[in-house]
Amino acid sequence: MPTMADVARRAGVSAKTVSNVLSGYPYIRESTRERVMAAVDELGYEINVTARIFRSGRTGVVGLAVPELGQPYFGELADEILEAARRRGLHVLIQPTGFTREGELAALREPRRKLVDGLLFSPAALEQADAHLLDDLGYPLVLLGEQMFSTRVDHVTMQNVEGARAATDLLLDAGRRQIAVIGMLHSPTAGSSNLRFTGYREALAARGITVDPRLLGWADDGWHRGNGARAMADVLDAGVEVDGVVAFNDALALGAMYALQVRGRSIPDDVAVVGFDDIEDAQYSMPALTTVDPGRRDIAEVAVALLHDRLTGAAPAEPVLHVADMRIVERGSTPTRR
Amino acid sequence: MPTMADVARRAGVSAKTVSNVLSGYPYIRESTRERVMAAVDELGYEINVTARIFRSGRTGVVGLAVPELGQPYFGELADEILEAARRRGLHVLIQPTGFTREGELAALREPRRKLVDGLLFSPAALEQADAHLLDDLGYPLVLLGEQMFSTRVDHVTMQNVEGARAATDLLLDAGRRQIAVIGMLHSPTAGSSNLRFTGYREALAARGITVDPRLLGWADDGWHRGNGARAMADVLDAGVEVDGVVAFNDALALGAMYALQVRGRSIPDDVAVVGFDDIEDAQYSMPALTTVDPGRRDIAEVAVALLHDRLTGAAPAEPVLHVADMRIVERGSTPTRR
DNA sequence: ATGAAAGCGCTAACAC
DNA sequence: GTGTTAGCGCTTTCAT
Repeated sequence: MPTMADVARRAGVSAKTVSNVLSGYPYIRESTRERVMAAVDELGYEINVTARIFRSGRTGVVGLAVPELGQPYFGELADEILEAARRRGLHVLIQPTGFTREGELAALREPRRKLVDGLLFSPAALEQADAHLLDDLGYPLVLLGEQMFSTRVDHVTMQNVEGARAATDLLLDAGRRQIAVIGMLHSPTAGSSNLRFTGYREALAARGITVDPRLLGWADDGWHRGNGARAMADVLDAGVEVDGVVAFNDALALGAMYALQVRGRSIPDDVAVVGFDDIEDAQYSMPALTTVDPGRRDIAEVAVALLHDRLTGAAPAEPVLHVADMRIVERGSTPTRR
Repeated sequence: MPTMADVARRAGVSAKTVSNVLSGYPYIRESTRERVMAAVDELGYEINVTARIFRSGRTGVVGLAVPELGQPYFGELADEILEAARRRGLHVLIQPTGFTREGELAALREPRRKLVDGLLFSPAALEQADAHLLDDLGYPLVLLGEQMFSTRVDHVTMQNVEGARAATDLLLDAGRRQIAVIGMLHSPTAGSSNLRFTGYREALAARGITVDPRLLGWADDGWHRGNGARAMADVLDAGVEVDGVVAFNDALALGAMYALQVRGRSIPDDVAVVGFDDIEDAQYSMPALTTVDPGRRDIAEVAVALLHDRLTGAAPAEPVLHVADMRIVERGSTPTRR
């Protein structure tokens, strides 16, 4: 394998000049650049990225710590993030944390070993009480989601309360009053579940309706379809009438629709359903799912841009908090509005 | 940041001994190991992975080139591969190729730059005619899927023909004779589409049935749900009776079910549907989808093990071809067998 | 079972 | 605009 010194010899220049050419250093005579590139081609030279990384201390790789890619929200988010990174010449090392504390702590340690320059971190197991773990990490970190907050790190998140309130309002506007919630968690974390429940509660309160505990569907084992179906079945089994459902993500909503239809409920006539996330599947369910688009593409783009700016020193001194705009996407699972 | 020399000084040993301890070299006196580990803890030392990589020439990172993670099959496959790699102490750099030739060629070039030690490659745009591109790459490559074949590289794949034949037989056994196919491609590649069509054709031929071209649903724009719905609608619009559907993946099948139900067909009574892949969604559709489980977990495990063995020199000299076993998972979209 | 010396291939810092 | 020098922090090689 030829090295930079071989290229330099062949081109009749120094290794540093070859390095300059290959790094895009601008002040180089055109004739020199051409000579160097010709030598590169003739030798079939490919730069040894590991030597460059070692010497420069920058890998050009950022970590992405998410619970799991099989969940459509994270799979689609990962695609958006990989694309945003690619456009900036960054590679991404994905570390699925499996919803575990150890997995997330391991992801936080990784950049210290210098394999990645910074981290995009979507916590699911760590809690608000662990926020101090994000201080003085020694590398740039961008927090995603709403599991924890810190005034000391960059954070990109979504309008959880507003989204859930808008979803609930949509059902209330359609005259629904027995609105179940799917996706409650017993654990007292500051995560999406609590925020989305707050939106639900606020929407009801604004119309003077109190929360009926029999309408709360619990999904402590994860926001998968199966748990959505189970939680919906639990609510129906409790014997309470239901004419609307706010699910805390689309997978839960699709599972809930399944449970409703198995029990002979018609959607949206008997029960109207709203999800959260706008995953691709939401377009093709039967009926298609009305849902909250949390602005996923914007989240990916802003998060990567922010991390990139931190790495290049282009970001502001103060930590940035970016909240993407949500919007409701109306489809067949809710009645058409007049 | 402390270096290995700092740890060595503190522990009263040489840098090499520290290196030996941290690399798991077995022949080290227990007392020495303890002294070294104590020094590591006291200094809060973390090894500089980039220096290790640079010197050793091995990154411990393998590339995974797949079309996109948003497609559930690839998202779930990626999770399985990441887990199999994690168990072996390997990191994975995912490179979505976006179904493009350039994306796939870029992925093939990446290991030459030494950022990854080897590559797991699931081609979608390259074709059989490009197989020579896989020769003499200078790094270990494991091919996934059936887009291209080569006798010169390791290959892990699935029983495409057998799976599609079994899916078709299941419908034939149920008395269905007007069986549509969803997922035909016009491009003459050696991919899954052609193999699965072969299985379909063989199953029909075994019963003396010829293929009716009006029953072929084309999905050249990708195997997404929307295209499955569109292809199914095209077949129905052609005015031919349909009592069964073999879809070449689950997303197409779910889209086809949507189109069938929109047009008032009952599943499985009017039309029975079988998919391919056994993605998680297949369990929660309405009705739940009968599908071919291609052995995805086995594919991930074997592919990573094979690449790992190549990197450590433990693999056999000859290229390995591993074909995972398929099995049919019967659910509500096909009639119950007596 | 441990140590000493060498050097991987590149870029930072500075010289000219 | 380009060259010189030095050295990043580890592992390899070889010695003991």
